[in-house]
Amino acid sequence: MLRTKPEQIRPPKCIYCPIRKLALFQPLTKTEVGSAQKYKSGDRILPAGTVSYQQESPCMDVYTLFHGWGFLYKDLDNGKRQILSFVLPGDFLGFQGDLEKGIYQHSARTLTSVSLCVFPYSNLMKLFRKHPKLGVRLTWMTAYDNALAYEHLTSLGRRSAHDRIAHLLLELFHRVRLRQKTPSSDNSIDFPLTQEMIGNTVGLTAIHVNRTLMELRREGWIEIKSKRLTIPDPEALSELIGFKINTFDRRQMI
Amino acid sequence: MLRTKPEQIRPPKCIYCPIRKLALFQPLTKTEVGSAQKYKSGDRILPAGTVSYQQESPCMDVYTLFHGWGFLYKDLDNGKRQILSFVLPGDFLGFQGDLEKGIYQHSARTLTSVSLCVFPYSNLMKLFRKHPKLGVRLTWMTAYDNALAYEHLTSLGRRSAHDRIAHLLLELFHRVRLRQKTPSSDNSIDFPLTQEMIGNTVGLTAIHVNRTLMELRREGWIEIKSKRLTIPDPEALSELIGFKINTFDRRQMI
DNA sequence: CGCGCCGTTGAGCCCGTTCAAAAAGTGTGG
DNA sequence: CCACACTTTTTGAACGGGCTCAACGGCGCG
Repeated sequence: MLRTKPEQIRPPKCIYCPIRKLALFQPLTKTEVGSAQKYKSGDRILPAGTVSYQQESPCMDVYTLFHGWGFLYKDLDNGKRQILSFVLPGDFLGFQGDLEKGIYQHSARTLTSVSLCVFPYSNLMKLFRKHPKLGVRLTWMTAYDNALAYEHLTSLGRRSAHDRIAHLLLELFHRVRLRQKTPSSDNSIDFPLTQEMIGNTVGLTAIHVNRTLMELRREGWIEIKSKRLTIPDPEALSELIGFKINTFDRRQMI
Repeated sequence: MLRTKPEQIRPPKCIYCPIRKLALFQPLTKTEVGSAQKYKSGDRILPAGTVSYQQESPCMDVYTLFHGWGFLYKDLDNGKRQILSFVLPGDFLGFQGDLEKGIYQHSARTLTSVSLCVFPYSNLMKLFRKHPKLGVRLTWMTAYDNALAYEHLTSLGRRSAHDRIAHLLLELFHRVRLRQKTPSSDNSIDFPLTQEMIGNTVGLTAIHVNRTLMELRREGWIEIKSKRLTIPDPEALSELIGFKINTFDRRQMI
């Protein structure tokens, strides 16, 4: 599997890109994709656990994640860390709004080994001028990120540890499966998070995450073994904790 | 003041709009503004405490808030409410990404009496085709909302009640003052939130908000009286709790 | 085989909650 | 201008979910 060997999965030409439906170039026609590719400066392959960009530093490039898992986070003065979102194939990252002198407000790291498509920041304006559709498309994608962030906010603000964790697991489960042509029939996904990372996402201690995970396991809702997550009955669990699949359903985007 | 009489402040023509620098039409030239205004269908004036749109319902219009305070929120099945963000003059709201069949993932309400500029959802695509700059501009604004949401996430996930509340107060203080030509010299702003709303924003009980507010008051950091907030020394308070003004500084946008 | 990271479990404490009730505003109609 | 109803703020007392501190077990890797 993924984590045993650091395989180097390199993106093909944009025209042959298997995840284009999910990515920035989704609205383009085949011919347009050919010309748009010129704005891409290349690929970058990073091993697990490396920083792709850092809070406070200026944005030079923006990326489309082609393969692997990444995450965005903030480190606080007191040593605590908050994970802001997980980045999956097709997701766009590094866009900071200001095209002149953007400064990152957060950091990004790889969770597994990862391959990225790189777009120099300075090309972005040109790209949008050439293909106005992409401006709208990026707004779309940013609005989606926003909806995710809002969902996380309500989790942290108003849900119990049990429900927060279940919510996170269901979200990731759903997002990962949407990207698979043939989702495994046993309702399981690769799941590279440590319990500490789960805690840093949902605002809990790793220890309390562990206890809650044990509870969810005892209740039969989930199973996590050797970096694989199984949710035998996602619908029932969603029902139980009020998980609205709607927010996370990107089919509308495709 | 605002809350004593429900004054009806109606937006002028877009060309004369005093807050255009903050709003969607910022990048347009004067002539362009004239033509862009055609896509606006009119104004809407709402009294305090009314719903402007509701979770689950389809988006018909999008808005620019011209005057007053609004807020976005989610109501949960268990009766709890999470406030997602506060909407101030110039802010754009109601955009849900999907231009075909967008369904609101949250609700919006007025906090004070409010005036809105209304844009039919169906016009938005046309507007962007005519003025591609606005697509980029809206991405910009959505990315800003995202940065705010991420900041709130780290508050809820990793900060104490004391710091969360101080953070929120500083954020609103800063955002409001950025919109004033001549900010009051006593470091105060109109502040229409109840303590319960503060709680619904930062994930605390109204009761605990009260106790924390008393503490902040006793320590001399803030003062709240008759819907007015004073922060005598915002810089010192920011320093104390690690509030980074950067995230909230919209000058980059102007 | 030993080191280091990750997961697991226990005990006790504390921050923030819940329940309850009174005080202070705010708005309305007479 | 006052009386009344309602919302918001304030305060007290007790409970509890999640945290801290501490120790041990397991697994992957050099």
